[in-house]
Amino acid sequence: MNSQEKIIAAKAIALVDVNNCYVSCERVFNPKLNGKPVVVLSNNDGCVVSRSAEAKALGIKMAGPWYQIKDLAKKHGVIALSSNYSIYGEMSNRFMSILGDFVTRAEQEIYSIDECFLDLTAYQQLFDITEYAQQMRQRVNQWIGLPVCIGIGATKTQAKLANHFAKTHPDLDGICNWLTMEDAVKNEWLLKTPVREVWGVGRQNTKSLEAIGIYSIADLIASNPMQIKKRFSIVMARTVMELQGIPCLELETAPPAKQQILYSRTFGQRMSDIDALNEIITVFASRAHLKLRQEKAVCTVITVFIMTNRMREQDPQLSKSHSITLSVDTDDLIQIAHAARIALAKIYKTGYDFQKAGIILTGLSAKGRQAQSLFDPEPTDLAKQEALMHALEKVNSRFGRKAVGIGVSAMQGQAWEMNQKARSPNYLTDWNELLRVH
DNA sequence: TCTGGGGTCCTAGGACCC
DNA sequence: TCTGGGGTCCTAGGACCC
Repeated sequence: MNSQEKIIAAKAIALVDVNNCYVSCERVFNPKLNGKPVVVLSNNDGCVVSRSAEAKALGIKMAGPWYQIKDLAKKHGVIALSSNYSIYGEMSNRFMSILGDFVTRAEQEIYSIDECFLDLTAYQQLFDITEYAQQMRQRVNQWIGLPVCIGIGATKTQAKLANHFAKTHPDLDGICNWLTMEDAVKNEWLLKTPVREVWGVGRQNTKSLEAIGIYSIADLIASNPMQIKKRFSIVMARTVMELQGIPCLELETAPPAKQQILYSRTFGQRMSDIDALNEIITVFASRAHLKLRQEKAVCTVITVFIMTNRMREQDPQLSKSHSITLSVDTDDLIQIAHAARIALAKIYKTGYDFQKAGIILTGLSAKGRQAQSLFDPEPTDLAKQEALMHALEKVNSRFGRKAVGIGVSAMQGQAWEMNQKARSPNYLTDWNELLRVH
């Protein structure tokens, strides 16, 4: 084969992602942040979820608890921002749609808020796909101001890896095409890159791999997938094969139906009282129920979990969950909230400071022609309920008693009309009145 | 005291991802 | 004092049945 000939791979998968996504979004709206160390914090300003290059250079770690780094950050003039997910979501939509212009619908998988896979296999015949990727990168930057890097490989895992190299080698100008790189360079990089950089290899697996002498990505590629499967799992075996260039993971171009709906929060303060937890779980149930409706699905299993703060090793620890399986599919709020309370009662114990709780709806299926429950809120009520819940979060994102109490009262106000048995003395029956309160 | 074997379903929990 | 949230997939082990 002549070296001028184009390299046509069996598959060419690209991974495009936004660099430091949340920080980059903030910078689009506030260019003064450019060139400065910036971090974006999670809910409750708990920990760092996005860092600018300047913040990374200061040694600020991803998911680091903010209270521990605050002093260091202040000293170096780090700008800390609370997260604004609706802005990030909107930017994400535009990002995905710009990339969508370069491929067909069946060639794009939206993988997360800031990443997507593109199948460029068919375009290899037509263009130099490295240049094609460069056009994507420039267009995203020109149109919406977000910086991106692109990795190209024979499989999704290879594309992820190439993307990592695109980020860590500035001379590549944001694009790393694994398919056209020289073997000597590839081998050198694989030898000196630790195995933990591989997609699917986390902390625990890194330890276990090192224990059997696998340190670099080159070591992992040289391993036998069947033996890896025995020692680890089918998942890790797939990772090895994908690194070797054998595709095991399909592009998922139509988002699969959700398998579970989860709503959970860490409390601002610790909580040990069953009544308070009951109120919180009821609010969580209604949030999860809203998502269930938006998904146009029904569920059969309601799971509730509560846990203490694992970080406080000096405190007694408890982490429990309980599932209730209903005999019929439901998307009825009252039924779900009721099951959630029963589940909570099963796992609750006195004498513990709980710090986090959640509800998970599983056994999901598409909603068919199901009879409407008498308890179903009308669509308008649903909208009102959503408005109320947003107001609630705004009023007290840390789940203070007062705000949660009102939220629960709202639900009980609805139930009241049906069963004449409100359990809260301060319930309100009028939605408009509720909304006025906030 | 002795105490099978295989299949299935469910629950709990671990590991990973962004 | 203060350590995110929302997902997926896999596995071990118990309950139950024949």
